[in-house]
Amino acid sequence: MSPTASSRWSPTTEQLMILEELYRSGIRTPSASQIQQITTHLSFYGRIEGKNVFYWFQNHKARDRQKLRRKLNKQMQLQQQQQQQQQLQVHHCQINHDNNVMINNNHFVGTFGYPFGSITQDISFFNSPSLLFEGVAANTSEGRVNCKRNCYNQQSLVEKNDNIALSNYGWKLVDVNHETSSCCTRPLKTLDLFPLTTTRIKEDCTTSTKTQNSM
Amino acid sequence: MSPTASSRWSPTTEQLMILEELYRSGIRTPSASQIQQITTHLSFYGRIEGKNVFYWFQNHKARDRQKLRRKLNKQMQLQQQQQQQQQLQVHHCQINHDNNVMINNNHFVGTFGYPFGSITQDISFFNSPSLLFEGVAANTSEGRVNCKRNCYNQQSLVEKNDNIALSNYGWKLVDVNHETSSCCTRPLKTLDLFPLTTTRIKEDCTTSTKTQNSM
DNA sequence: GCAAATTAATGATTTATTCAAG
DNA sequence: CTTGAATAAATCATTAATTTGC
Repeated sequence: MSPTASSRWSPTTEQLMILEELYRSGIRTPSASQIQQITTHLSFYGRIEGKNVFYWFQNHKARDRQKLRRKLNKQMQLQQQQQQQQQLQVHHCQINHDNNVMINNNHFVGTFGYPFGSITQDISFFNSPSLLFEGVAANTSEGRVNCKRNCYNQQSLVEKNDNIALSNYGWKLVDVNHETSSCCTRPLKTLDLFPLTTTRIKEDCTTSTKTQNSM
Repeated sequence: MSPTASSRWSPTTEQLMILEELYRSGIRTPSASQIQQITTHLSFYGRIEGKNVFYWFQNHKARDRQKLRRKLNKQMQLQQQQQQQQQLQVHHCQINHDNNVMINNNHFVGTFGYPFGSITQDISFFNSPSLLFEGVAANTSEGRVNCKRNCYNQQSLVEKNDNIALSNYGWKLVDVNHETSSCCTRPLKTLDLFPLTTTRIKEDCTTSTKTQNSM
C-alpha cells in the first residue's frame, strides 16, 4: 500500500482501461510523440513513464498475435486429425505402410509438404500453412514474412510520415518526456488522442475514428 | 563529399577501430552510461549518436554469434557426412531402406534425432545439436535457451549493478546525451573506457584488461 | 578507367522469446 | 499465471564493395 518504489510499474485500472481503448481503436506501435502524449495523459492517473507505455503496447500486440496463433493452430490440428480419421476410414489398407512416417508426429511438420531441393542460401522452405503457427518450426521464413507484411500496413508506414526517419524507438522519446514527467503536470495541449471521451467503452466507431487518423 | 545528411550513420575509420577495440576488450551490451561515455568520446571523430553505438554493439554481437553458428554448423555437417559415409561402408546392405528418409535432405533436420511424443504445450523438441545452428528450424527452443544462458554471464549481470534497474535500453540514454551532443564537447571527465591509448591495436592485454573491470 | 548493375555489409526496426515480479 | 521488462533473433533498407560491359 505504501508508495515505496516497487521494481516495476503496474497500471492503475483507469490507465489500463485507457490503454486498452487506444489499442482497440487501432494503435499498435505508437510513435514517440504518441507515446509522449499518452504518457502525459495517463500520468494524471498515477505514476507512469514513456517506456511503460512503449512496453505495454509491444507486449499487448505480441500477446494478441500469440493468442491468435494458438487458436488457429488448435483449429488446424483439429482439422488435420479429422482429415486423418477420414483417410483412415477410406484407405485403411494403407495404414501400416504410412505409419513408418506419420506415427506420433502430431507436430512433425517437416514431413508435410516439404519442398526438397535448394541447398544453401534459399530460405523459401516451409510453405505449409501449419508452419505459420506455434509448435515447432513456426518462425523460419516465408510464412512469417507474409504475416509481417500484413502487420506493416497497420502502423509503420503512418509513422514514417509522422516521425521523420526514426519512428518510435526509445532514443527519440526521452528527451521530450524523461525527468520532467514526475506527475503533477496536467496535459498542457489538447490531445488528439483524447478527444474528451475516454471512458466510453464501445460504440459504433463512427464518431471516434478520426481520433487515429489525425496522428 | 559534402556532409549532407545521409539517412544513416556510417562510422569513420577511427570510430570503427575504437568500437572494435572495445568489443575485443569484452564489451558486448554496454550500459546506458557506458554508451554515453563511448558516444561522447567518439563524437570527437565525427558525428555520432548514442543509438548508433547501441545498435553497433547489438549488431556486432549478433553477427558474431551468427558467424560462429555458421561455422559450427558447417563442421557438424561435415562430421555427419563423414559418419554417414562410414556407416554406408559398413552397413551398405541397408542403403536402399534408409534412402526413403534421408535423400535430398541436406537441411532436413527434422529427421535427425527427433524425440517423439509431447503433444501441445511442451516446446522441448529438437534436442539434436544440429538444430542449434542455421539451416531450417534452428531457433525453436532448448538449443537457443542454452545458448542464451551462456551469453548472459558475459555482461547483463554486471550491468544490473551498474544501472539500478533499467539497464541499457534507449529510454535512459537520451536524456544525458541527446540534443546536447552536437560535437564540440571534448570529453569532460576522464573516462575509464579510454585510458589514453586508443590507437594501440593489439598487445598482450596485460596492462589494459582492468579497463573493463572498473565499469 | 568508369558508371550501371549486382552483391555483400551493415545500420536500423520490428518481432519473438525469455526473465522474473507480483 | 499473468504481465512488465529485457534480450535475442529476424528482417528491412541503405550504403559500400564488387563485378561487368563498354
